[in-house]
Amino acid sequence: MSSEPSLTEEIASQLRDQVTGGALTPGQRLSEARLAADLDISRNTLREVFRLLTREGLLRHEPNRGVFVAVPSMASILDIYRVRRLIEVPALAQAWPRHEGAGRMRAAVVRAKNLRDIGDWRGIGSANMEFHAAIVSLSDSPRLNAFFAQIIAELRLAFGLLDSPEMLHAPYIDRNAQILERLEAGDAATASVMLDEYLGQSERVVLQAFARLG
Amino acid sequence: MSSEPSLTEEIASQLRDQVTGGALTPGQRLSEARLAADLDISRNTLREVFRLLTREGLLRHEPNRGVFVAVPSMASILDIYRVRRLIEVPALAQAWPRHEGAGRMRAAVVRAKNLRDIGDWRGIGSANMEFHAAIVSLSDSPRLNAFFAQIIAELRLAFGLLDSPEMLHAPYIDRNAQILERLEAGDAATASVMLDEYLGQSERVVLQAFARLG
DNA sequence: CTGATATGATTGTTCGACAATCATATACCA
DNA sequence: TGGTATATGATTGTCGAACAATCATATCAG
Repeated sequence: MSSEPSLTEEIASQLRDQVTGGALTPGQRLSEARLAADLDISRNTLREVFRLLTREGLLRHEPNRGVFVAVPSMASILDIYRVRRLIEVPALAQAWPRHEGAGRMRAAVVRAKNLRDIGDWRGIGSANMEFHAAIVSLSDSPRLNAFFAQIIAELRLAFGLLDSPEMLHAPYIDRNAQILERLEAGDAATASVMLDEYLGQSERVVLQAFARLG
Repeated sequence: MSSEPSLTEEIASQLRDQVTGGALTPGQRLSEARLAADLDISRNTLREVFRLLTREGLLRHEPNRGVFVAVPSMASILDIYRVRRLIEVPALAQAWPRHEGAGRMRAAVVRAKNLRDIGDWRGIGSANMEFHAAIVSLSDSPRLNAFFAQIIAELRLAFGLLDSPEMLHAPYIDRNAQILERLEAGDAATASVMLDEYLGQSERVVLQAFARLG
């Protein structure tokens, strides 16, 4: 009855959270032996986890040298935003207002507003990502959803590099709410235009913050 | 000096060809022990290969039951064509005519025409896929290219189910040539419209052939 | 101080083992 | 006889150990 996720998937999810959550520094090397011991799993199992996360772009594998936490580059951020625009905007443009995904969008907006009141910026970031994942779910495409999930994970990794999460997320809560309001009013066209502008501005802010790092 | 691809990658590529090439029947079960013996690799290594191909959608993994060659469904074909349209059309629309990808497109067209003369339909299929992969490469997005490679592999798997490859590929050789001609003439807009129509028709043909199978 | 060599650590791959789970055949009971 | 429960066998999931190949670092020679 319990569709228990295999140990590999479980550990993968755990490691993924550590990487996107910033517990592991980009560029950091992950020793097979030590990590396996820390996680209390065998090297073989850990290797399968590495394969998964490498495929998702969160880890980088150098032959005979080991795996490292991926280091986001400016090029990767540009690429990620291009992909986001390509996928999110059409998904929203042709959305049916009562699609299940709209409910997810609303839930994410509400959650973000609540978290803003208590100043949980990391939580706001998660809610924001969930909002956009919900937009993609409007497309009803399993492949696009899976692909976008990876893109989001990579973006979180990049965000982890930057400081001042308020700058990155705070201004967009109300904007998300407006986009949702337009969609629920049946005006998907305007909503998608707003989303396009949103992504453009967000990209600029992220790139600027990234440039300040050197 | 030789950037030797790891044994895992090598076997993965080999198995991938067998799956997309039709040597393995969709739905067929792949026994870890036997396949490992046949390929003369260890079970552990084969498992890593399985993870890779499962992630690519070519294999399906059922916990505690084993891995099977994926069985394309009508829903998956619909999804694949939706994704293709979403990615290929904009990539071509905003293409720069002297982009390196245009050269790849031309090479694919030439190869397809040559193969038509000797009746190598399987080869024509490969050339056709290469043509479309080249279109995506016009976008200069590593992530889109990687994603599209998976989509193509899944589509090949679906094609393997169908017979009469001439029906599937022959009519499109000249159409590809026309699209390329428009692009090289600097008229990417028209080219992308033609591509959109192409994909619509191709999708219909594939779905009809698929429906004839039951 | 520079370059070649030796040493140590880590990865790549294999092997063998065992518990957990699944599929099938057998035995039992109404 | 037919259906259910149990026992059997095979396969997967995970582990631990082992060893060659490769890489990184320290040592030494000039």
